Amino acid sequence: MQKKVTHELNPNVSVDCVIFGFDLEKLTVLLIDRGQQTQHGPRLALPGNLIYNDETLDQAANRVLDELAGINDIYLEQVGAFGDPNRICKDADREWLQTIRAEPEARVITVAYYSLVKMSDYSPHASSFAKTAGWAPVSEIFELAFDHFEILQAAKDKLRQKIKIQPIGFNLLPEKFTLSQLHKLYESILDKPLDKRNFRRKVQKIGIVTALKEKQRGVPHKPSLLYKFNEEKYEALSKNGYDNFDF
Amino acid sequence: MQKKVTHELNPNVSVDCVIFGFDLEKLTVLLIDRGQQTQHGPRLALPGNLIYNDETLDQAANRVLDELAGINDIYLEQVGAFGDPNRICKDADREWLQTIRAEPEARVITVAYYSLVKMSDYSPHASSFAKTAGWAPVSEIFELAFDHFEILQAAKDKLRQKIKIQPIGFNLLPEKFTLSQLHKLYESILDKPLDKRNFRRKVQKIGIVTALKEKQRGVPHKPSLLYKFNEEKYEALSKNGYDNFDF
DNA sequence: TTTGAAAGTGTTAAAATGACACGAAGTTAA
DNA sequence: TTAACTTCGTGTCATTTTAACACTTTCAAA
Repeated sequence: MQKKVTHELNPNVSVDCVIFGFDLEKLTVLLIDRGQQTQHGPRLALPGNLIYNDETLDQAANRVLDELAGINDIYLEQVGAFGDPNRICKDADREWLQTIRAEPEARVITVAYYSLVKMSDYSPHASSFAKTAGWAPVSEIFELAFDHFEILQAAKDKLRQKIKIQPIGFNLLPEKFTLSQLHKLYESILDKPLDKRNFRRKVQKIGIVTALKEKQRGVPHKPSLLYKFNEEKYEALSKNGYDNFDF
Repeated sequence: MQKKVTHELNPNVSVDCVIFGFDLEKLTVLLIDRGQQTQHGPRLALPGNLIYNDETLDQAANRVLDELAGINDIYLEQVGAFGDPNRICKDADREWLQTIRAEPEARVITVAYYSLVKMSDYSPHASSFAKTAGWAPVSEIFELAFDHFEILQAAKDKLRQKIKIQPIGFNLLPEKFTLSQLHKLYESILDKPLDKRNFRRKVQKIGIVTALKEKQRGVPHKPSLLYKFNEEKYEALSKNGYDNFDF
């Protein structure tokens, strides 16, 4: 007898995605505006959806990203599962719930992911982008629908941990970037000021960036040298177990 | 209308627990022997069960620990969700599945936890202990039922990460312990040798242990001083954001 | 040509790390 | 009682890492 895991929505399990971007000044997240659907509670929410029974959780998360904004092949990491029985039990949520799932009375646990995208590739003006979605600075978010604020916090914590160990921050930057931009990126993720000279010294000593023969253009001050991520160097380092990216 | 999240098993979500212990020599895990129920595949599995619709995931994990061995008030941390559609689809598993759940054809995702227990409190000889469960050294486990080996690996990784940041290892030791035991604990979790003198120096400098006025007894060699975990000191450190427990 | 704004650069003191070996204190067996 | 065995417990030094700190340069815009 064949197991009947078919292409149907599973009413009990969803995925939610914390999509981080970096506008070259501060860390941002992609949020859905549920304004049209609900009068109650916070309008902003994380993008997410129920999973299908024949896809893995990672696939479900990738699907959500793809459906929302055509985002593919992106850095994706699981945050964890969130399953308070009351996480979406408020009456206020019911109307919204009905817009995305068949059984609004079901108990739903969600598996949260965070992803890192080059924001320039997915600006709200891009055609692929859902009209109801937009970037918001992480530091200016104080509430979200359901338990999504809690999920956002957990995602930030995970990201902060991870970036001390792996140089995943480059997923948030364009191919060419300045050391100041990298510096600000680390400051906004670690949420603390870092000494400019010490930061630059360590980045360059590790050798994780390569200087290009090209300068920033169009800035009203001394233009910075541009750099790119040195992937080969990173491969070599991680092969040797190097894991100190704590600036 | 009240949401009907009732006290029923949810057929789509389970929790599995990686229960770590330390026998004062090496790291161990508590495993279930499914020998009686299945002829196919590995006999050993992690303890786990479906969740009830009216309990949180944390509560479900605690319930599993309690039902299995009367384990309460224990260090518990989520590892993550595992949801490959085929993770328990093998025919070989079906008979076993029927012993723990109503719908063997359902697609089940599982939320994994790891917990740290003082092994002496939960020896296989304790009456509360399930007859089919037992401790196995982590280093000697190479396969488990379902995707449980993968879960075990993930739990080990999480534990290794975490112990570099928080001194959670004391949850695995008796109240009174020797520095050698602590040393071996860190070596088995980090899976690498640590220099004895450097390890002791750092532990004592941090001030995370307090020397007792009592020595080890009944050992056929020079007895060691006993120590206890200095909880107050740790509170003070973590209040100041100290998080370097990387030996 | 002056002003404004960010880029880019080096030193030093303090702390942390990593490598390394031997005498002391107990038990057990001869 | 003595010898043998096992683990306990300890300090130094060279190297590396960290943290703190300020001024000149370069470009665009006014």
